[in-house]
Amino acid sequence: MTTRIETPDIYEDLRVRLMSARFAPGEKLKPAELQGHYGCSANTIRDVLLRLSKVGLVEFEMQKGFRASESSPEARRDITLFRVLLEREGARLSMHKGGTEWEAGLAAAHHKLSHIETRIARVGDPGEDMRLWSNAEKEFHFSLISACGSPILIETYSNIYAQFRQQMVSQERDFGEDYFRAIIAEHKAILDAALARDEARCDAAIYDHLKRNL
Amino acid sequence: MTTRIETPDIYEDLRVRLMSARFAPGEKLKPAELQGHYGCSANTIRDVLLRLSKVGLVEFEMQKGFRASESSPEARRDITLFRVLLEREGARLSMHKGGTEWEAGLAAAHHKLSHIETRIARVGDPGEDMRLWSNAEKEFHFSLISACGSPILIETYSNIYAQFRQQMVSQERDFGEDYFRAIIAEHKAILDAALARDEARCDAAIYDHLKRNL
DNA sequence: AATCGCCCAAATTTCGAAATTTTCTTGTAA
DNA sequence: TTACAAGAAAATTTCGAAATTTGGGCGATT
Repeated sequence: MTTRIETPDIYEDLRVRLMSARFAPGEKLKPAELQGHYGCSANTIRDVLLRLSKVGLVEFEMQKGFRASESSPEARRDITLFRVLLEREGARLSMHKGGTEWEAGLAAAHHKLSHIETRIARVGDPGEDMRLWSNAEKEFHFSLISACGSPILIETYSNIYAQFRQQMVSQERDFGEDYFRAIIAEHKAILDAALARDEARCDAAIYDHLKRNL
Repeated sequence: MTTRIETPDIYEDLRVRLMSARFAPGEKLKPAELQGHYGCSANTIRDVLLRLSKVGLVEFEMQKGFRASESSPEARRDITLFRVLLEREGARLSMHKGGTEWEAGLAAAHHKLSHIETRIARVGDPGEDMRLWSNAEKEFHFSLISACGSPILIETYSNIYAQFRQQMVSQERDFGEDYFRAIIAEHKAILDAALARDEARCDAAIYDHLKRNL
């Protein structure tokens, strides 16, 4: 028998699995089935899935249950463009309002990210560092918009970022040497533009970073 | 004893009550209490509240339950600015992609809205027409962004629009003659700019329409 | 062969109660 | 008086089962 698992852990586990493409896009998520893996009642799973639908990782329809979010070229394009909109606005506002602490935080986040990316680019394969990179990348982008002063923008960006990841991991792409070399340059470009408070350049850098997903 | 009420009706009723400031901002929403009004179990209420938290009308915290969204000058400002961002982008995209059907729909929505607003402005008091106006106003703004081609933008705007309403109804303001005269001109300005496909003018018109809430 | 209707199986929702956690109250000690 | 602790009350979460709804299969009718 599986040991009792805390509900927050169930939420976290399902969230990670959804963002790692461990469920096929559009796959049905039946509480009664998932119940077994976690040793809890089906209602607890239902509860967790309802909360995940708020983030957009799960689609819910009355009397139809839950499924992992659908994936399509159109959906990926839609999410990417929306992410560009939010990240540009968040960066723009941060450049206006952000002080030294913001700059320091952004520089620090980029330093960590850069360190990991360089190591991966050297080896040519993410491997073990994939999780580290994943966290660092997220930290960098959130740091960029962190001084925008708009809780709603940050929360919405947070949801969109999760959906973006969910859509992209299911996409097969070679995370080879070239990929990370390109990424490194793109993150650097965003950092430089942001610290220089150059809005137009920052807009362009954000777009350039994400345009491969369009 | 209260008669059995369908769950979708409970959702709808609570949604309307939340958007009509029938709950004080930050007020606790206890399933066990609301249960009585609807003649259903507390779990059904919990279910409905979880779904309303996705829209942002209700705040949920693990082990702490639900409450009506908080209201503050900062929150209203935040929501308003975010709404401006989304509506501008939606309108911009619609002006690019929208065809004759979009123009026709927008003109029609404005015509209906204008008709109601003129009547209210004549009398000087919304009264009975408040609900009609409410729907027509919503239709107009959604029509404006309807051709943007981004489901995510529309859904997010939908949530923000609901939150905006929720925040503003709790604000006391005189919906007098002057108010509606101003609103009429603002809606007209948005319509004209959109049909002229004048982005800068449309941006300005949207801002002017909402700036009183900043 | 195609369509409709009925019935069965599976899935979802709803329920009432038990278990857990939080919050409030009261009492005790510093 | 303040701070802390223990206990009681209230609220939230979880559970297992019953009730409802959906989806599919099968057979009859056109």
